[in-house]
Amino acid sequence: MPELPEVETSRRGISPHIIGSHIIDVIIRQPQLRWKIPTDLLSHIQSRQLLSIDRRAKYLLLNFESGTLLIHLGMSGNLRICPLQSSVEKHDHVDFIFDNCLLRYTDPRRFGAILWLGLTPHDSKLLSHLGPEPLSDAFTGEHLFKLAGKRKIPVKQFIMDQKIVTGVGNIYATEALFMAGISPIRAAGNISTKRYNRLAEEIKVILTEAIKQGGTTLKDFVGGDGKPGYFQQTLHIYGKTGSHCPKCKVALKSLKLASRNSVYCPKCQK
DNA sequence: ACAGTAACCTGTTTGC
DNA sequence: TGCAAACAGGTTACTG
Repeated sequence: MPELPEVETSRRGISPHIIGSHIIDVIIRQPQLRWKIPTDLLSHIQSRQLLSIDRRAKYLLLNFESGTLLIHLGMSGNLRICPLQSSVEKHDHVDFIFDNCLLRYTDPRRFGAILWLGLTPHDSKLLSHLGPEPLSDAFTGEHLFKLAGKRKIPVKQFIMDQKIVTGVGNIYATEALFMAGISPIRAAGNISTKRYNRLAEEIKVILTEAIKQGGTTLKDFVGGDGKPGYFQQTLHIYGKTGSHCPKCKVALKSLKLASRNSVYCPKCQK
């Protein structure tokens, strides 16, 4: 499920229901996620007020008076608001119980994470090495060009590296490269500033549009308000290997990069 | 510094 | 139809 737009959609969906509320209890049914959920988590946030929810890259940062709780949705996680005493399904691993509702974390593959970062969250190893936010002014074609240097790594892997720019996952990397007309296997160090400007622009456009549409619904992703995302209807080539390129009608091809499927148009992307 | 791969999990799709 | 392999939105950690 979650690339940046899905995480942002979750943030916006859950925020109005729980910001300002206090944590009553935390129920951990399955502590074994990517890393074990700290056993003393409740002691950090019990009776504490949730002040705000930020997003950095694909991490959600729940800011309490006492410090920051990090939540990552991994490949298959989702967060949603439920009434108190909602019945529990398989993979509903954690409930954060507030005064009037609960925030439920569900994650079949358990690639996500729930960690306590305390009062200096940005010193955390997970956050301190991240590149710029793609929708910020710090993210530009110049930035990409500069970091690319002479690197030989395929550009698709380059823009999916969270140290280069955050929040661009397989779907949006595929789409942005298509829109910019750049082959996913072109060496990162072999792309002009001009083409990187175009790529940075396309990344911004696509992410902005995807957020506007509530994220991409794959499998059973729903935003924090339970509504599905509609961006999938807008995808141009992701998941469409073999069908006609929307620009030139040539059959779309795909290849593996770092064991991730990469769809591209052999004619439009050079 | 860089590039490539294995690893963490379960559910669904694909292929024989 | 049945079963096993392949594959899926992410990221770290390890290897050479």
